[in-house]
Amino acid sequence: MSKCEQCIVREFSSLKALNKEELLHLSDCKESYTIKKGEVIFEEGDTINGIYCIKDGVCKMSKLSANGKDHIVKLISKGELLGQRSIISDEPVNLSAIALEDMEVCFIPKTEIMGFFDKNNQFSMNVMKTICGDLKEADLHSVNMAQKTVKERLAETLLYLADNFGKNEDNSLKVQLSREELASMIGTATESCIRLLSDFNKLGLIELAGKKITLKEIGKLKKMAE
Amino acid sequence: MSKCEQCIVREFSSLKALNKEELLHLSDCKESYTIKKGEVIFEEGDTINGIYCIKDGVCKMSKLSANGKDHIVKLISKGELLGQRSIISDEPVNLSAIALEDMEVCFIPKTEIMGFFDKNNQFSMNVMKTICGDLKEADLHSVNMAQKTVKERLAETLLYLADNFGKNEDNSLKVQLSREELASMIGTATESCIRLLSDFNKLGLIELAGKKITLKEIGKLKKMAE
DNA sequence: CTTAAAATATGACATTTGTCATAATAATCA
DNA sequence: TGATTATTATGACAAATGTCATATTTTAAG
Repeated sequence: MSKCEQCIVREFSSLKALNKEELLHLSDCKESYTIKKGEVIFEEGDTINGIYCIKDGVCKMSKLSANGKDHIVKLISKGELLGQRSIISDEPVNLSAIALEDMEVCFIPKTEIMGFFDKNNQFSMNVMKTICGDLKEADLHSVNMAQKTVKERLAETLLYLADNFGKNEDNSLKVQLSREELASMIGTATESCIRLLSDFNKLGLIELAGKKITLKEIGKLKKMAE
Repeated sequence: MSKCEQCIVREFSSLKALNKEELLHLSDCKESYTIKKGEVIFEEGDTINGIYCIKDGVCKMSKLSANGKDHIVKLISKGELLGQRSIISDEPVNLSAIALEDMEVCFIPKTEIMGFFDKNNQFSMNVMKTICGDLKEADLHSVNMAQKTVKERLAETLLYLADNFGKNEDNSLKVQLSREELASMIGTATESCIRLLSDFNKLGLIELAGKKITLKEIGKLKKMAE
């Protein structure tokens, strides 16, 4: 079992506030998992008894809408914690987490986290700040969903993917989403998404090669996303 | 200046965790304001140096979208705290707050709040739970915005107004929004909103009398909102 | 490698929604 | 009160988006 003290991603999360003693204790009670692409970490409605620290890989956080379609609310990657909201609210999770690529995650039991809340004020403040950041993002997101056209949302989402999840050596987007997944991020029909991608391609804004998407005209895409 | 110790709305917010001593101190440093309908409490981008405790009245929380339209993200009423996110993140507010009716609010300075965070763990947990609740709501809201039709969103919003802000003696909705404001809550053009209200009216789902809206068929509206 | 299945792509068309024009009604103010 | 302005309402049309059908391409399986 690896030691939390030497874990680099810890430095990018609220866990950076923990001291040596707390880290040693954490190493003892955490559990490491490997999760294969497509596997479910937890599902909307599940009661989880701790939080997940993402060591590597990307997963999608989605919610089943009333009409039966899955909607991807956001993507989560290395260094972030999953399930904090559920633990704090003492409620089932409201989003499903599904791996988009092979992942490495650590599970930290609820009791451990609650102990940190009790004794480590800086940790509490870090978590609070993270959740406040999420809230700000979420509000912005719903305004965008409500006010922007599908075309604008697609442009915006492509830029979001490039900015937050990087590019391969050939400059194509690192996170590979199916057209259906991309459509469910921007909230539209798969066909509409495909059609707009084709348009962007013909306009030279992006380049399509199978599942690979390469952004060619960042500036124009930004203007298009408004 | 009224005493926080005897304030009833305090019991409905995170402030319920405060002890006698803290309440006395709070009474000394808080400031009470009366805000007239239409007045701005704070505006997107403002730096506020404390939080507002809503003693009475309702305000809208809105955000200017890229296309220049205001979007109402949510309504806030008696018993809720405004500006927590901004204080915790140490950032300007990301939403504007504008009174929909005459309001009574108390302003609590940031230093005071930060002191509570330091010394009163239950208060911190209360705030955290509130923000987690907001986050859950916000995620659900963006899924609804992305996946539901305008008609569904209108039905849903009418029910939300009835459930959360009550009815007058004549059974009409207590919060009176203009058609434009209602449209900006559901994310559509004012004309589309008016048209759909007319349709609902003709179908007998609601009754329109000037600005007053009365829900007649709650069950059918629920089914319509999905 | 071949075949079956899944994902992507495109056309045709219906539906939803936005926009602009204009009318009707309500609210405000001198 | 009467005049002015803002709000609500409705029609006509355009644009955006969804749906269904079907073709093409890619991927997976044997």
